[in-house]
Amino acid sequence: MSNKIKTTVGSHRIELTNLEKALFPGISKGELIRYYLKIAPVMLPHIKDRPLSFQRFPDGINAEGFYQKQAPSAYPEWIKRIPLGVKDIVDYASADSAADLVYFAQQAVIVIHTSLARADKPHNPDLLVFDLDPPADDFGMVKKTALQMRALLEGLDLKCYVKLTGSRGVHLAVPLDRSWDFGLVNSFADRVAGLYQRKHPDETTVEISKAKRGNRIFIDTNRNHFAQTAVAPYSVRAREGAPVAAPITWGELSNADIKPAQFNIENIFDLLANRADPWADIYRHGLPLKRAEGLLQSLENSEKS
DNA sequence: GTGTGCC
DNA sequence: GGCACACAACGCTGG
DNA sequence: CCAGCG
Ligand SMILES: [Mn+2]
Ligand SMILES: [Mn+2]
Repeated sequence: MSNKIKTTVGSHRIELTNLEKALFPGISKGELIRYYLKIAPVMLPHIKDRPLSFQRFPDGINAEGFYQKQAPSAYPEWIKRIPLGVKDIVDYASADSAADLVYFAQQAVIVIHTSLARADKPHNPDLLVFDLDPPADDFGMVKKTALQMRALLEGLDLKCYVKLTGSRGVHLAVPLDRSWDFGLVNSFADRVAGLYQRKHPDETTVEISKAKRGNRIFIDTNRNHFAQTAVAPYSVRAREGAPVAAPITWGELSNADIKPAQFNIENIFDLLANRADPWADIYRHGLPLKRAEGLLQSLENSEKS
């Protein structure tokens, strides 16, 4: 009656239950599991070797969900754990095969978050992320800010990649060589965001307090810390229609019709059929921030005149 | 969603 | 077997 | 310390 089946993914047997249960209006748990199985080859390079955190919704996105950081003791031994923590040690789950993703989806994991650092050097991020959050559903303002932030970052001789978050905004990602720790990377990010914000005070803010943001884009640099996380590329979001966080090209962002929740567990495969993952090479382009910091200093100095 | 303790 | 129940986050920021 | 935030 409870609709159990066993399946094999790679070398692992996994029991799947309640495949017909709706986790989103009109979208079943079976469809979620199928998505993670199918996206695995493209997604795994982005989450491999990173501590993962999850948002789980066993009774669907319109019921109560919860966050999970500590990997449950009941996980099979083939799911690797990454022990990390600021105060107490948490054994984070990790994923290096499609079987891991299928197992997580069976547990009603809908959203996957990752650290911006890999497990072998957990205090030194290989990505710097600027999270651009619009006050309402004004994506036009987000696009403009993203393009100008990219120009600023490229002016500092850095690379900048973009993904739609699948909810309301975008993430800009700057690949790093891991020579700086989170403390240094975060203060660099704060200075870049601050410089941009002072140039565009009516369109953007760096205020955490929602009350102080007004009708402006929040440039959020607070993901760039040890044990903080950002939604993973190709993660599903817990929203109607099962949208996904989608890496896109800068050309695609400029498209007049683009929307932040444009891609979902079905149509993301049409996009990937027509072109490769735009982030496929991101980790080959990690750069140091040392020289960028010098260039940033010059820009800050020339503000004063 | 899953492991446990208990009738 | 089947039911009730517990349990599944945390670190940073500004005031 | 606490409330707010993601
Ligand atoms: Mn955001
Ligand atoms: Mn900071």
